[in-house]
Amino acid sequence: MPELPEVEVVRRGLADHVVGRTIERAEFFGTRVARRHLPGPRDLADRLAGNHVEDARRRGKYLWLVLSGPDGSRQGLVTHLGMSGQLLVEAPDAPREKHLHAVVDFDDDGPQLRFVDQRTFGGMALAELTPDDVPEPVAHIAPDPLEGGYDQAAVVRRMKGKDVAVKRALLDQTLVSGVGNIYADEALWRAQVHGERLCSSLTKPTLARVLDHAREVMLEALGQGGTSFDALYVNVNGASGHFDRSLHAYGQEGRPCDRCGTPIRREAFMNRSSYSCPRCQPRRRARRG
DNA sequence: AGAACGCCCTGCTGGC
DNA sequence: TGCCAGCAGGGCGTTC
Repeated sequence: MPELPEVEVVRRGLADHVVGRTIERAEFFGTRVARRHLPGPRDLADRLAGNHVEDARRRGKYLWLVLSGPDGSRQGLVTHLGMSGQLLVEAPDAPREKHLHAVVDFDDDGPQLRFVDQRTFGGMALAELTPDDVPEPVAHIAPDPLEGGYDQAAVVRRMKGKDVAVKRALLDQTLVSGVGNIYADEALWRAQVHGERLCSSLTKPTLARVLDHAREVMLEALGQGGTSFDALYVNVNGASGHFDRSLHAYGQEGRPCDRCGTPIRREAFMNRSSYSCPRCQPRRRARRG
């Protein structure tokens, strides 16, 4: 399940293997992968041909290639991996994956870029760059904790003013981007805060602590090549990360908390699962005495 | 207008 | 053994 660290691993792979090359042709299979590209997959393929890949960038879980056309125009090939998307760099004669949705060939003898996605929650689209140098479909996303424009004090102020659960706020990509269900649970476990506590009821230092941990846990995961449970996520070379060995809360139902030994609980929240320690992360502040 | 819900999709798992 | 409901869940369109 690609969240920020996994997407960053993919971005680095693209920087190494795709940036600096020129697209010769592209092909999209089916219509779903290009559903966000309103003129359709054929138009997308036609527009990609002849573009030079200048850069590979990321904000939160969004990834894009900065393309320059023969006429000097610049656009972004925006890619979201969704739940199960993979960008793979492979030899053109490598066997076709079962859920192959797109192939990009370059005008050299190097490998091709493939988009594979089992559940096709992900997709690709070509978009104009805004004056902030961010593709239009990414403009509404807040900076992520690993980028320069990230202003944590401002995020804390916005959160403090909201009567919403702190986990809901962590997952709100317009507040802070890149955090998904896994790293939200890990950050809340580290901060010893229950995800259903309201932002407005937490102190600013506590909110800052939660965000600090979100940033730290994602940095640690990045250092280990990301998290992977089921081999759906891989980097561009097909190798999985192994941060899942370091999880303290997510997916750990019934296992003793690494801090206090109390069994980790699983609760339904926002139509998905939340994992937390009942003792370290009480729903309400424990009474003294 | 901001918040919350439901749908998109496929593969795997568990229960009967 | 087989079938099917349930689950995994990010983001966005729709609804309230």
